[in-house]
Amino acid sequence: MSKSKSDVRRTGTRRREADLWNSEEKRRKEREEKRMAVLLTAAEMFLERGSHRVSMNEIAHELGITKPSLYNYFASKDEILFECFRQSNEVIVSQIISIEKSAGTGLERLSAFIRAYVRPITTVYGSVMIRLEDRELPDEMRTEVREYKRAIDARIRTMVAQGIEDGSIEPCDVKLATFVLLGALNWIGQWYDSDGSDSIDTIGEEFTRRLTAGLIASRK
Amino acid sequence: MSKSKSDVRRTGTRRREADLWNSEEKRRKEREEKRMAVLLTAAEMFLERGSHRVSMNEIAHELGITKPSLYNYFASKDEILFECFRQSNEVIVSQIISIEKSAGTGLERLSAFIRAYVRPITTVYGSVMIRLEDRELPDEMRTEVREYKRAIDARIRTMVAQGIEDGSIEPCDVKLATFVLLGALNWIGQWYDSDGSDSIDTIGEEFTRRLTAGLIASRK
DNA sequence: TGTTTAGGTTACCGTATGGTATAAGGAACG
DNA sequence: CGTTCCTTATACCATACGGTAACCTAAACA
Repeated sequence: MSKSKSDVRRTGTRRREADLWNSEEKRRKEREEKRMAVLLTAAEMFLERGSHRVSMNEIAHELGITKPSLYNYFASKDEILFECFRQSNEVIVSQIISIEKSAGTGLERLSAFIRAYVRPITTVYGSVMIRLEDRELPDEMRTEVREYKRAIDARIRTMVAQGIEDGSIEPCDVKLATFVLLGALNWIGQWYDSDGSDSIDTIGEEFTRRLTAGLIASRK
Repeated sequence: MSKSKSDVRRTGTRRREADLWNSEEKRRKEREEKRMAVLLTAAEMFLERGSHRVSMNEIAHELGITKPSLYNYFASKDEILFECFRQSNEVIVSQIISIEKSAGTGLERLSAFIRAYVRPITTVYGSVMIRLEDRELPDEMRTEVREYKRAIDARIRTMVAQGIEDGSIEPCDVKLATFVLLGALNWIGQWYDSDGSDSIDTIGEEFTRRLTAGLIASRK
């Protein structure tokens, strides 16, 4: 709607084209910034208290606005939550992709993954996928989120399988081995906040050691 | 209240003492059975949909009664949920205790624990502690549940520490090693339902292998 | 200056929920 | 048969929440 309108104006008053466009661009940008501020605030509150315990009023209050204003940026609370999951997926998947592109044996890449995965998990958006319940979402959105999770799982399984193929990882049940990995890693999200004595990197190192030890192929 | 009343009766009509007591005993027992039926039904529904998504009306309906009847057995929804956690704690702790009492090195007992822990996790009550959110509970109850969790964690840490002491487990960060263990195990609760191709025992074996491999002390 | 428009506010609605007041039903006892 | 509990159901309440309708403001444009 706003797009067609701007098109009409641009052709109507060509002289003002640049200003108009700048103005619109600026508006669009500000709007997007506000939208992201809403999203980040909501994500933090959702993580802290669980999404259904956070009301739209409270999100708005935290941002210094009122509830109906939120509906300028998101159509519903569900949409906010879903967007949190999408951001989370993006963070995690991009992390995985960067590992996938790296060289090395399957085991090496898996180690790199474990070491790196610790970081997004302790991030606001990164932890959403792990700590928030997709059950809060309406069916369609929930299905999509579960698809994100399934895809992540598949990527890790592939990594393990490739390690077995290239001989760096001991033959084992790929599915269960992946569950062990992702379980231990994802569980970090359950305790990390409440415990400050270990640095993220320390955790990454220790987890890498513990979780890969059982996978190293024994050279006969 | 009902206790003092029964006392009065017993002294008042001594002849009827046995019958009265039998009658009261029977009542008490039936009441307890019903209470437990409520609890089990609620637990199953909570696990399936998340506790806050299950209304008292729905629990009652599932049991073929009406909402106010529930309040004969539990003072509040919170109390039902809390009781679920208590049952869960009992199941898990009793499992741990039986392992603690067994002989063997620390590593052997830890292996036994992993193998055994898989089972309660896939049980209704056993999975409550892992899958339901204690955030749903009012502060006091929540504090107690968190204490349960802390105690379980401490027991496993002790097991690991003893293994290091007796030389069966490689020296490592006890806290983080325990997190790896419990993380991988607890995560089972997140995927077990939706996947039926592996038997519980298969999972137990594979997890034991994967999770202990990194802990075996290298004999120098 | 008048007009449009996005983004904000106030006030409100419908609904669902946990929980309760009250009374009816029914078994156990005298 | 009357009385006393215990259990259950009907009807209800207060509250909180997601969402909306209607209006207002201020800036951008002509």
